[in-house]
Amino acid sequence: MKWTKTLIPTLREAPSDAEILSHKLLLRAGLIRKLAGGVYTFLPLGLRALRKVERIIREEMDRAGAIEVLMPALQPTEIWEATGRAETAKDVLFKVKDGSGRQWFLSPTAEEVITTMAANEINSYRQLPKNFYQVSTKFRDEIRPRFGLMRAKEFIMKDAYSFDTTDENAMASYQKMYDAYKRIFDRCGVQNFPVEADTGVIGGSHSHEFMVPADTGENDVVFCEACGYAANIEKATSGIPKTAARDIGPAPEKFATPGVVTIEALSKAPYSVPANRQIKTLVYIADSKPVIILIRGDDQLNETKFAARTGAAASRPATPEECFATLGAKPGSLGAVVNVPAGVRVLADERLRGANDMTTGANEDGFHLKNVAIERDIKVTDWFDLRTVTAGEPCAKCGKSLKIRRAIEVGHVFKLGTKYSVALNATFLDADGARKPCVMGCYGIGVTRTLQAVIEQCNDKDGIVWPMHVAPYQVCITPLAVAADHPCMLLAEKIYAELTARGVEVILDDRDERPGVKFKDADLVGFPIRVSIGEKSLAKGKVEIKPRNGVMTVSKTEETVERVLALVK
RNA sequence: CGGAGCGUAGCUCAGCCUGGCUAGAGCACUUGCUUUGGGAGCAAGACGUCGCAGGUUCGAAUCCUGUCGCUCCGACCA
Repeated sequence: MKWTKTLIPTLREAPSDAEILSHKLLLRAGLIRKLAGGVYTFLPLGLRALRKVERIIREEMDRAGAIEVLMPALQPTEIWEATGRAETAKDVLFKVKDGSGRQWFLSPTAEEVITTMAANEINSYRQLPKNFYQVSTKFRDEIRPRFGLMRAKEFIMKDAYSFDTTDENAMASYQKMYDAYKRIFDRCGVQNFPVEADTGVIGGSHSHEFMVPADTGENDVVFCEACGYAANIEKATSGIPKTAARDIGPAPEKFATPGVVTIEALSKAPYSVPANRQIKTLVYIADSKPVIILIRGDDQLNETKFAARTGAAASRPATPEECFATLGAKPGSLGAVVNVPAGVRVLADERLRGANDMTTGANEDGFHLKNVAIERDIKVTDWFDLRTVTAGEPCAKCGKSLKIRRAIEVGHVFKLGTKYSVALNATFLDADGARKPCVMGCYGIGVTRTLQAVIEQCNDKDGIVWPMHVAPYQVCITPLAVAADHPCMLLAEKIYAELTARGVEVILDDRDERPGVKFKDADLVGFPIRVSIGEKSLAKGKVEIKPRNGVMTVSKTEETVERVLALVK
């Protein structure tokens, strides 16, 4: 490709609405342009890089035995109502009406569609296992699109859905995808690692997210360098010790704490109750019903864990009024020792099990109770792990110190079970003639997000540093004189033709620009290899070969093609 | 949805507070000359309904009201 024949609108300055580096580089290097918030056009170079990522994904999905299909983005609402997700996913669903007033959804994902297809077309265990995938545009009514392609209203996703006869076989399908994902992200040239992930309201037993480490990521990942444990903070646990038991008196004692409504205030004089000897009492509304949560004063509730354990479709903190209605006191004086209404669940964090000599709210504004032994004085409905892990806690597996870092979620593998196959009647006849629901898994990769994650990780002060396998072009030839009959241009054309004939993707910068402009643009766009042809070195029969991330070397003109080929491999 | 901020040339921004003449700069763009190994110089030129609508005023980019869009923080994120 000749530079002047395509469109590469590089920018010296980034538009002011770009915040993070990868977003600025996407714009500055002329890869994408914004049409509206969270909606982007891929320009020629951006599209080429995107296609490279897609190609890697297709090759690895095919290799793993998945088969490609293409499902509609426009989906009837009925199938979403059948699975209940018309309600539970309503906040992210794009809704459109056609001319006759019929409602449709724009696909944010395709479990309902693929399961409907499977229900119609799969009848026998002989047809299983199957894994269908597609690469397609998805829509999500993001409350707040962010960071360019990272969180967009419209984006490209690879989604795959496996159908198996048994749980065990479904695990094998899951493992295949897990392995394929590792290869995909490795081939894309980014550091990446799988972490255990929350399975959410959807249920299911297994879930891993594939993460690209980056400070601008939207996920916190807990990991142990010693044993390799890694989990999303929404799921992570640690080996932190339970609260030590002490010798205490026979019953809780009420004491006045006027105006004290925070853990911190109670930890100071004259009360001086350390946070780790306090029970924090929270009220949440889960599916319209109040639930009381007990957690140690120095811990933070993990709302994802809470939602997962209660199985609630929707939960939120109670308002002060709702707290008062439930327990008779305002937040800051809440406790679960007295006045807990019958039928209200009390969930306590495991770290409090066996704890005594604790202080908690008295359910009376301005008073607290001390001398509380949780198992003696509080009727706990269920014990769960509900706290959020913090950095430095001991790893539950090996005891070494846990670390936390930010990461971008680029892929997610998920064992679904039979929720969708049961709801949409995707069943098969087993060898023994019994009708059974397919056991499903689903597997997503944010394709456009992965592209941006590559840029977020692969760059320097001059611009993008493309990994070879996702670069829009592998080689940029930069003649410093571009008149059609000039020796520099003649040689550039010759090398261009030879490399192209050998299957290398080459762009020839035939712009009549000053050298500095061409070098700056080549660095900004980030082609892995630049071949510069200038008059001075050409007089000595030499050209320059400069890897984007390495040092420049000079090459005899006749050796250039072979040397570039060696670098491209 | 709550809080904050911003909409002026393709991009980055000044001007607004304290209303007034023809609305500015840098970069990018066009033409010419010079220059030619890391974002050139000179000269000439083109590009704006100052987001939109209404109001106040002799007069509005500037003040007021509304509205739309964008960004950030928070909430949200199967």
